[in-house]
Amino acid sequence: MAKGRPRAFDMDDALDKALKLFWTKGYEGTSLSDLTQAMGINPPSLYAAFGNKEGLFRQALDRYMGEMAGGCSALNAPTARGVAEALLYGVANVDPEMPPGCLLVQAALSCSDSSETVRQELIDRRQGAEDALRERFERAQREGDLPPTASPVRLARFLTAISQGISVHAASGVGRQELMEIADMALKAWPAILDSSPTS
Amino acid sequence: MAKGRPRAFDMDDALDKALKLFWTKGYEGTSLSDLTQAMGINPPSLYAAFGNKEGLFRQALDRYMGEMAGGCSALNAPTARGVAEALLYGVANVDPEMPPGCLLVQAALSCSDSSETVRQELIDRRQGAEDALRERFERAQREGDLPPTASPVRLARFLTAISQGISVHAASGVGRQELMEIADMALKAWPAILDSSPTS
DNA sequence: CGGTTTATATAGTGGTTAGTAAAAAAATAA
DNA sequence: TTATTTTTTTACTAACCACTATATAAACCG
Repeated sequence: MAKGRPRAFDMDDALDKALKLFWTKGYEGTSLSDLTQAMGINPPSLYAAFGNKEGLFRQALDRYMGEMAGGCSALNAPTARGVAEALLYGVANVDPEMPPGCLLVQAALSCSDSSETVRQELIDRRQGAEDALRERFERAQREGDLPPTASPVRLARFLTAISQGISVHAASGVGRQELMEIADMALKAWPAILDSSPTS
Repeated sequence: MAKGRPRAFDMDDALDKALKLFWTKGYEGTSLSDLTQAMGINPPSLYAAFGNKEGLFRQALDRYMGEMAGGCSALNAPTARGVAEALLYGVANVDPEMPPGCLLVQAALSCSDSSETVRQELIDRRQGAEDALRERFERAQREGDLPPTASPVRLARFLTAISQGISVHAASGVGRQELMEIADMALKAWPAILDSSPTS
């Protein structure tokens, strides 16, 4: 065992509590007293373990991306269509134990100047997710799964936008079935959006 | 003229300044010093004229809805398809003089407990806009403009979700052309989503 | 045991938040 | 002019924000 007094709390458990708070109240909407109370620790313990509020948030972000990727990585679906289904249904099928919507959207769409770095980090992570989707569609196109007329970058952007719209609706209290119907409609449109020619 | 010392600032001008701030930084991200500085007035003048921060925000919301309705009321388009086009292109075609995205989405997706009433107000206004869209589609269906297979409530929800996704992208700095392409894809899917039968 | 190291709890720090008390200023009314 | 009404400016409040200095407690090593 490492020397020194052992930590009296589990970091992953505490991180989960922080994650849930940031997810529901947003980065700026979550105060340190909210955090310390939910995590069951005092401020000095939080700062010793996670650096500061922004550091804690970034680690909560990492945990979110990791656990989401483990649970429902849409990118591993065998077909492009399957990827789209898994993505949209994944967002629409909210876990009642978890806050609704996507953390990357909920945490900070707008914020004060002092949190600009956090807002930019979220923009980058959203773009990163969209890029991963685009690369998956590019692969599908190379493999003949998507027709040459399809535009991977536009498909990825469109699906990301839909998932964000579902996320906003989810955070507004819209029920799972209604969210699913949004996903259904987008998927019903799937064949039509595989042709990226100017108009149809 | 009314008796008493006349107000030294124009309320609509000041409201426009406040609106822009709330639009870019969000409700909680905008501080009173931000507001008084941008509006060019002192705190007591602000409180005398608008009540308090939440009152100011609500009046900024009213002004936003009013000016938006005047400039680009998508509901007045002659056809359901035209309504969808006007709505999506209206959100995608960001005014470089104005903050990107939709105020109803930007101002407060998540917030601290002390601003829950504001968050709920925004949820209600978003739902109100969706309801107005649904009613417009119901009318279109009665008039034969939309087929009996179409679901006005689902169409309205789907289009609202898309516009919110465009709004999130716009607030992330995505350019107008890319936003337009999202709208284009949704409109390309228009014929496909007019049939609300289970699967296709 | 003593010495070292790390985490803890207590109690605070300076700065910012939304909101205000009080008095002076600028208009009308008589 | 004087009285009245309303706005403006200045200075301020209490509460909360993220964060920390200090001392103590709990583990290890030798």
